Amino acid sequence: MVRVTLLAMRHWLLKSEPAVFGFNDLVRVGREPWNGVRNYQARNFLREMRAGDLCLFYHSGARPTGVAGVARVAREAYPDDLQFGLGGPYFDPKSTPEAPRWSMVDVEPVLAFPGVVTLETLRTLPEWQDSPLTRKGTRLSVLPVTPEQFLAALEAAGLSPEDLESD
DNA sequence: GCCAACGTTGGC
DNA sequence: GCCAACGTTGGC
Repeated sequence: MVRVTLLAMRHWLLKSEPAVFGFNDLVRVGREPWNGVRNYQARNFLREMRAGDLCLFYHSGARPTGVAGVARVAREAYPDDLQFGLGGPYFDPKSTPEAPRWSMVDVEPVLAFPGVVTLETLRTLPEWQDSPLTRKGTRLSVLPVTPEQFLAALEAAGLSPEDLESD
């Protein structure tokens, strides 16, 4: 039994376009490297993640936009292999295997929300008034979430922390 | 070190 | 498809 202790870990929000890779895709594959992050602030957050940290899986560029489920960090930061993919969209000529510039983590699905908790809903929650997500003009694709924000999102989905516990 | 140009993100 | 906001690049 894994007891989820919300205060003992950090929480995050990961954005993804469901037309490219949605929460259902994560459920289907079981585990996925979170690669392709090419923003330094987002990269630094990836590097702060610890195994077991819980992440809100956010659908951007979707109808509606919002949180579709909860994922868990399965492997802590390691070099993003796409930065060495010559000719690929995430190739970085300034990066070397000796000094990799970009990192990725592995994530796995924990729980799909019964319905998407929309951005519109999040904006109504007191806990979410001060977040890079709801602040205008912020485009961070990886951002920290407070335990209160995480809990509020869970509750808005009609769930409780007990729903995250697994054997 | 400044800053204009450009590319990207992401809501609508 | 539009466009506001932002990060990055590169000339100087």
